[in-house]
Amino acid sequence: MKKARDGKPTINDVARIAGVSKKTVSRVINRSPLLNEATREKVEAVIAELGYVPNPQARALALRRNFLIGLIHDNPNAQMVLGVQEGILSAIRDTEFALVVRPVNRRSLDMLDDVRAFLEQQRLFGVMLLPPISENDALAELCEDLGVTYVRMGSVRLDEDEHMVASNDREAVANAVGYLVERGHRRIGFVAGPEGFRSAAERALGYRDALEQAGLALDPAIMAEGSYTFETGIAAGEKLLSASTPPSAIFASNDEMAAGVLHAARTQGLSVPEDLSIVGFDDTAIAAHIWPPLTTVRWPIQAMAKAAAIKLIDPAQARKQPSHFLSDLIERASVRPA
Amino acid sequence: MKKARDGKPTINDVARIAGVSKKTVSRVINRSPLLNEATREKVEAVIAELGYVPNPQARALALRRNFLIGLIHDNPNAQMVLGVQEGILSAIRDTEFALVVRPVNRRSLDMLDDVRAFLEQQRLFGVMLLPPISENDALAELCEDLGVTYVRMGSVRLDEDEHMVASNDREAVANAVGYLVERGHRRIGFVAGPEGFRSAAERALGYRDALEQAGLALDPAIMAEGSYTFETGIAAGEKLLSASTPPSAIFASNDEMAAGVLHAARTQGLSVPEDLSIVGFDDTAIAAHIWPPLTTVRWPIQAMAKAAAIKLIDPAQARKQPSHFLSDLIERASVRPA
DNA sequence: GCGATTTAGGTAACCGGTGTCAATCAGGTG
DNA sequence: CACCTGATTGACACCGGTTACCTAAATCGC
Repeated sequence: MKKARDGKPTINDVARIAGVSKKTVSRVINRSPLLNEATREKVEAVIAELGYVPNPQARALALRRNFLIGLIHDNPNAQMVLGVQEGILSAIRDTEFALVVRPVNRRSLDMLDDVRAFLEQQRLFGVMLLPPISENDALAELCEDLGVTYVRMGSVRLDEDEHMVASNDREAVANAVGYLVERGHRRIGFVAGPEGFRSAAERALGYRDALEQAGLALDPAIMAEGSYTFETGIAAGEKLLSASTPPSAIFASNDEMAAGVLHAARTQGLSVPEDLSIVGFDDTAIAAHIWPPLTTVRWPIQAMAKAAAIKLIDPAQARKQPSHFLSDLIERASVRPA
Repeated sequence: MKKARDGKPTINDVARIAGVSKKTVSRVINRSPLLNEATREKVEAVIAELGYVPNPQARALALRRNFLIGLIHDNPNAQMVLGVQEGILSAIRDTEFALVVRPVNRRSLDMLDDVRAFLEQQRLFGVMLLPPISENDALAELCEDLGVTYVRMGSVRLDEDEHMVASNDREAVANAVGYLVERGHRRIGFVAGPEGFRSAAERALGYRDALEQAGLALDPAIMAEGSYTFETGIAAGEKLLSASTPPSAIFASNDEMAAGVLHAARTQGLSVPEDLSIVGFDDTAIAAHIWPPLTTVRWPIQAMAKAAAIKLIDPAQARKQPSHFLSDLIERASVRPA
């Protein structure tokens, strides 16, 4: 009689033992204000005694909403994804929400159908979209259509504040390049990210801004494009360093390419930072673990992810969350005055 | 009359429109064999027309089990965690399962309570435990008690085959050190991982095995311990290289420490691999992106995670999944014959 | 040709919560 | 003392599926 069969205690067990209706137990769980203090205590005692925990599936069914938030990403950068996961977790800690992850393949043709099937099947409360797929407007529309609230992370304002959290890559790069200018560099090379990535475009704009600000001319001979990989970084480095007037400093649009540039410089007998200064972007593990440690731009991934998650789950707090975040320049040892 | 209010179509809508009972629709969804072909087709047509997808929460409630599998980890290595996530995803793709992640803090005193609360609240179908916390037997017991099936990943046999998937770190390290011996190295240093980590202990045993096999004596002067971080790798490298007879090769128990050793060597004016050969473990991104690229041991994380996930969700396939996996030595450029 | 099976499908209860609305009870009012 | 008001609480239907059980028609053996 103490409790049903084998399973966990249910609201019915609590109600029976406490001698109240299940609705009253429900009120206790949900902290309903119109409830006698004595009753509340009595029920809470039974809950504690039984170790009762409400069944989330039943709750989800009755409330017609669940407590799962999804993270959809297609990301080459493990550190970033994990940083986001931790940011989200810090927002949902001590709530009943849980985090469901769903890696997808950006290049796959049926990526959209894939995501649609996922959303329809799981009926998540909301989802977070990570770059680069967060830049895909069709995906955001899909969420809208399916009635799934979403928040996009990006390197620039992608959507209404309510649906977005962004770093300001353009400004961050402009600052980083400006930092090189301040140290006397006049010939600063640039390694761009792949075409089609919004972040790559923003970073390129930041580079232009800084040169313009410093009164320096753009020179295609010391600009190259890579695809955010170590190998393309090497190739870009080789190109830039073999220019007739090679640069004294190079800004690479991410750390992996910066590591590639470093590698290319070393291969050509140059030492860093004596002969060449290098600045990267992202502050991944690589940045701190290569030699010399890389001066780079760190964007506050965790804080952004946390803010995004709060926007998703807590309407009361949502408006108070910032939508824009500033990145910091992390000074290490790969830069020296010209 | 076509369908209820605003929401998605439900099984009732399908039943009404198809002119059958909801139970029959349920049979169609669950591919019940005792069912007339014509009826099945009729119902399937309505399902397709309405775009009906069963509500997972209702299903979970009725079935008394859900389709969420959890990944519990406390991991310093982003690449590994992400590799595991992808392995799991490849196993659950095209099933109705989804992946819930839950980072925890190993050092936190209430880690166990934290996990307990998580499991009780979410009522997951099963969980996967990643190293290093997978080595915690109390955690496995907790899962057992709570009736949550689990699978542990580890560097050695931790549990019954049913609950475990393991690499063989001891053998992998013995092979890697043997590889150095084959290349004529007779004085091989070792950087151990932190005490308390099973993987660290296994790797140390592999080192001993290899030396014994080669008839070489253990020399504490060229052995050090680190905590799997770059900085402790530097310290270990400094110690080993300042031995009265320094080693001609060093095996480090993970790539970060290997990168630290590399750094220490460089600081002392040694070149790698000319003056010192280095081998790491894990094959993280760092290994390929430092200079020289690091020869290291790669363990098949994704395959292991996939096998583990299948053990969790598919009892029919579970027995056929391997429980032990072999690691490969990835030859790069940080080793040269003595 | 008739009872015994088999087959196809329906009915009602239930999984464990929540919403709605009415019932009960105490105290205050005229 | 009858009536009204606000605070508590319970009864009951419902969320969208599934299980257990039952019925009716079709098939079968002899």
